Amino acid sequence: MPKTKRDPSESDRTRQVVNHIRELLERGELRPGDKIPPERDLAKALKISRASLRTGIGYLAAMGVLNVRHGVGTFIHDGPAEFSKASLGFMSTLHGFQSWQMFEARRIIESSLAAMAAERSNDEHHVLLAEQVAEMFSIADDPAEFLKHDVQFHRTIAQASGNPILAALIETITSAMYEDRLKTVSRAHYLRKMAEMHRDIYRAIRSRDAAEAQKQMERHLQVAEDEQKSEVPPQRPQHPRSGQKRATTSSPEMPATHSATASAEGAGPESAQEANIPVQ
Amino acid sequence: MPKTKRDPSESDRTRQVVNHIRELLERGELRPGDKIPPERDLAKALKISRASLRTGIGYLAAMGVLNVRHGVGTFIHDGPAEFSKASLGFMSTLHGFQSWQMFEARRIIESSLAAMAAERSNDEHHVLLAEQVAEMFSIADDPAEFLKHDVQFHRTIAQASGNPILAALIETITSAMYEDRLKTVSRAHYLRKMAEMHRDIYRAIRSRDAAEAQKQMERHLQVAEDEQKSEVPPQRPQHPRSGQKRATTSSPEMPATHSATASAEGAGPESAQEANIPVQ
DNA sequence: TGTATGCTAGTGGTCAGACCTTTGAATTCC
DNA sequence: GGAATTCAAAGGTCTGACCACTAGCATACA
Repeated sequence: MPKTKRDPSESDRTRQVVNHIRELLERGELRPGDKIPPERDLAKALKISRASLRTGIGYLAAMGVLNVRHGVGTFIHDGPAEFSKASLGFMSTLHGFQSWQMFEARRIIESSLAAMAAERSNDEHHVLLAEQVAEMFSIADDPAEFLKHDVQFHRTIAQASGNPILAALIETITSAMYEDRLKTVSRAHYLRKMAEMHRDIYRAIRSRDAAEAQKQMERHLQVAEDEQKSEVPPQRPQHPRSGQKRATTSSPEMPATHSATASAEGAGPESAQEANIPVQ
Repeated sequence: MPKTKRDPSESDRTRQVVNHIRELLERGELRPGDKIPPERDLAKALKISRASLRTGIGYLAAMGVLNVRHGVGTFIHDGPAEFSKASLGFMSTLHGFQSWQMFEARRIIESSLAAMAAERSNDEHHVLLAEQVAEMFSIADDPAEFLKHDVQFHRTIAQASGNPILAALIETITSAMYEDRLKTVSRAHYLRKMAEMHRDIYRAIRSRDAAEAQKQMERHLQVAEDEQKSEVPPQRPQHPRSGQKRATTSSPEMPATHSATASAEGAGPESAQEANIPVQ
């Protein structure tokens, strides 16, 4: 498997910390949810300054391996595998990702996931999926609550697919889309339709019809995309970022079903304040 | 698009730095390849200590946004979008990813990419692809060199697909597999066969036959997988990570090409609490 | 008795400033 | 001209003090 290439951004001390944690992880002495020693202790044990240790911890936290809680401690990340949430956001502003591209990526990966789930899922998965579908039908008035089950439904399929890597990728993408989805999931008739589509997907998986599961999932996501586009059409245009270096200037318009819709991603609520630093 | 959820691992100062950089990026004042001000200057400008600034920089570097070079400076990452190389490696040890799963993920995504490339590529892409194929045929004795063109070929397809997100995902996966591939690409007859398959893929894309491109790509990756498995059969045993949370530890072997092993992980409550681990 | 309040130990967050190491390029010497 | 030297810039590390947040415990109050 991937034997972690040495990333240049890891300096000696940082790498020392990273390797230390990885070893403990590989040796099974540290598992998801576990707490690592206090910074002061660990720094002393590794014979490095607390500052350096913190650099390493920060690195691991950025990658989603560690979970730091002020006043409490630092823990090994526990939960579904996924890349750092912020990373996709940054890649987005850095490379000009667009909304339709996220939907497309999701459609492609998740429809495959559904097909795989149809072949590899077990009864336990079926039960979980059925439960989520049932919940979706019963809750037709609380968008936020509905979305929660929606997410869980898709997450279950990802898990049932037996491929945690693809599951992690889709988890990353969907979590990045979460906020926008919250705004979208609203109208009652829409929720009803969504519930029905999920049910259809569930049925296909349950009956181990991979092709059908894939098809239904694709249809479902296409509808979801169309719905969202119709609800949240206005988007702040992307930076032209006039490419000078063989820029990846993808054509702004794409074929049929997808119409480009640059994403906003405004500086959220809190966001920025002070400082206009003249970056040379 | 992704409204960067507030990541708990970002403390105030760190977030301040991150936001600052993001703003400059969004405002177009910073672009890939650009150098950011020296730490001492930037720290003063942001009115924070250099230590805190470094935390933020480390965070961004871990996410692959910044590229820090000792004695030179810190730059905005330049090059194909991808997630931090190390991240996949960590997720691997953290969630027990397996080799066949990486191949499977690659097969699924990249075959779709090929299909998309067939529909969206332009002449420029075709030229690049043709060049790489030609190089592959001419270089039949230098595995390392061959692999370089191989990588470039696939990267071009990813770019031609018009979906940078999927391109980034595949970039992440392939870079994680790079080392193992270096060991594999060796036998001359194998290189020859590879070159031919790449040529077939190219032809399909060139003739805009999406279905064929997808099929050829899938076949190509399947062959590559089989080849590698036959050469590097010994797999480092995975941690049993005895699932206590309804881990669906199915039998390690599965139908034909895939063997499913459901991942543990439960969306459920945190469960496992503290427990000070004696991390040596 | 039960709840509210306040204190405190533990742990991460920030700061300041000195010193070390690596780079890259200008300078000097042969 | 080319090689060795010098030097300034910029990142890397260290120390140790102090701040801030959490959770749990003890005390006070109703």
